[in-house]
Amino acid sequence: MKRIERLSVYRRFLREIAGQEPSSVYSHELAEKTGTTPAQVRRDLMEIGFAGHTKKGYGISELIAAIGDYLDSPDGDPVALVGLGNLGRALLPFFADHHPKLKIVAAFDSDPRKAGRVICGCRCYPAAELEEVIRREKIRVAILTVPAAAARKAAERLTAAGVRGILNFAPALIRLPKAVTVETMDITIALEKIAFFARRSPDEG
Amino acid sequence: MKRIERLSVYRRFLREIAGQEPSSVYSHELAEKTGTTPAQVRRDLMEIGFAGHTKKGYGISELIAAIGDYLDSPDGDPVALVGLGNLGRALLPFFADHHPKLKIVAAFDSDPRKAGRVICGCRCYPAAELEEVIRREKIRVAILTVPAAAARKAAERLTAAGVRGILNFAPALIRLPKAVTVETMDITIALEKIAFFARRSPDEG
DNA sequence: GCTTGTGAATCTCTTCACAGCG
DNA sequence: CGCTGTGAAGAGATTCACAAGC
Repeated sequence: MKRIERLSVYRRFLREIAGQEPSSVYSHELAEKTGTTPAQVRRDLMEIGFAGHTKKGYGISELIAAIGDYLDSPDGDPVALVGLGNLGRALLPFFADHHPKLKIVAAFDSDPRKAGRVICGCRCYPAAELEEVIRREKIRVAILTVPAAAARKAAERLTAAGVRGILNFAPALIRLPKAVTVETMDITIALEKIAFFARRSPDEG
Repeated sequence: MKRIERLSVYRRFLREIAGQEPSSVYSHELAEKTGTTPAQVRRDLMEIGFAGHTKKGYGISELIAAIGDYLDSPDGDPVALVGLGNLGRALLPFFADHHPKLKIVAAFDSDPRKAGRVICGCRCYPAAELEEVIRREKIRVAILTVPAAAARKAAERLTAAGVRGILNFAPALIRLPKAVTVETMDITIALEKIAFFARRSPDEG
């Protein structure tokens, strides 16, 4: 659901301005800074049961906490990264520092020479140990950056080992039981779409 | 619009099976292989004005051509890559070989030591030459892989130089005239969303 | 005047269901 | 039959618009 994404975006902005004065924001400010509309902001916050104050808006620190209660697992979620090619290695630093709740705790690659290394604080394992490590670390979220031909099987192994959400970068259709959330980020398709709209766009506008 | 993405997906699958027998597919086969429904496939093809044959389905090579006519620029689109950090460098090989119509022809980075190099067949320029190269090469599509703090300004410079579509990987809101298509692929937000749904998913399903 | 909260209207996208055809 | 093409219905998401409160 798109609401979940917007809540993440709201929170990112709120964290930037937390601690400053004033200590609250209006729906129109939040909308302006996150690329949506005031009505949408109010509807989203209503939906998660967060109430503002007439005339004062929404308390910033309270709202950050409320979005956290709604979105986050209390103890954070350990994440697996499967596939240490160019893209996989590029993604590691994204989560090495930044994210308080999502931490990549294990990486896997079919190339056994990568096993045992530690990249950006993340331990690398051979693909054969995938199920064992996923179970041991109770990992339920995975990022898939293997080649398209290997994506389906990797996704099935992850699911069998207990993973319930997969962020897939491989240009491949992954069909899993609907209890597993799969989101595919297909760079080629996104670029084709953008090129399509760019082409029908006026030269000056 | 989502239809554009689905057309890309259809085409990718059709190319895989092109040249094999039979030379046509049914809407239910195409739907099955691309993760949608037969009615959706028929609606999408209707929308681009492609007609099938009752009982025989849709001619594969004709459909590939029709989708190409609809989606692609006849001569292909030159693409710029802005930001040669980990992610930017990881994306170059994606388009170096594969794509017949989208080719990264120029890369930019604020680090002048990267200028002049050629990575994956793509020439690197200093950031200062951005406008000049974009105009010279008539680039209208760009991939943005700079840090979040630099994203907005880079996007504005690209737009001023003639770019009309941006695939943005920076976790930043980019606001541009609506004639410019911006698609943000925000990995952190995608992962937060997946973790959210994974958490409410049953352990066995 | 300014806000928020929200029912109702609207817009967009998807699916149904069936006529028409081979 | 089993298929496509499509009007009509349905489902979801967004926006409108206004009551209520400061």
